[in-house]
Amino acid sequence: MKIIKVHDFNYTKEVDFKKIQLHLKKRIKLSPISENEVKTCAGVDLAYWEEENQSFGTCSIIVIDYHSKEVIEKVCSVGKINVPYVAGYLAFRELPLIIEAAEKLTVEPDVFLFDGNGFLHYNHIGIATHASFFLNKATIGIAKTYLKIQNHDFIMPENEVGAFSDIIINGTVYGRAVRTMKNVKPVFLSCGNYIDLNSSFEIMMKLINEESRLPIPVRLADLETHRLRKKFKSD
DNA sequence: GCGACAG
DNA sequence: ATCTTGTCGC
Repeated sequence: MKIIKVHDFNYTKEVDFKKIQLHLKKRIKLSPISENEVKTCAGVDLAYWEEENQSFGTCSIIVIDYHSKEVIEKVCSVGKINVPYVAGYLAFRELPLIIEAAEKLTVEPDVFLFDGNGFLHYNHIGIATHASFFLNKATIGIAKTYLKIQNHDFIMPENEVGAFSDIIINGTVYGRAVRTMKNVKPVFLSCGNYIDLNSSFEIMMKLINEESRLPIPVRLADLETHRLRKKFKSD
């Protein structure tokens, strides 16, 4: 049986999300943020490696100015990883290092962008949503591959920048397949928390440049974790 | 045994 | 996620 432990959570794979939901109810409800209020945004990503039969990971959070795209702050964390990757439970594996890094931030980003899903998740609590309750900030989920739910396939958006198709399952909008670059696979956008899908979409699209299909802060965090891994491995 | 499977 | 070189195409 797989034991999954994060902070005050301690679950097995078989356990449902009732404990989490109880935990979430204790949190303060924040009002949703709209796109025009955003001044700073953060990208979050992790990288992993093995050393002496032990898994390690490093997390990078990069905050940029929403309008100028300049980097404002860069923090990181590193440590052993003892939680396995289980589809649907990514947050349990990645949140400890994310929280540790986030605690080092001196600025409060208006919104966090994650590499992974938010509402587009079996229980609507993907990593972006789950993280929002620790960060108490708006979050957006952006996954690079599609997480299939209830055997529902997504509709491939047209091959044009900004083309998208909503992912609707049993009448509920889970997220949106979005073409952020032409001739490149779409990304899968969903609300994390304290934000709606259209605002998430606007924000993400304004953070795309020619270098990646992923928004700038997430891409920068991705590059940073690779640099950090080289650094931490050698010493 | 086979297929599914965010990162 | 990670292991990895060259290579096909815009």
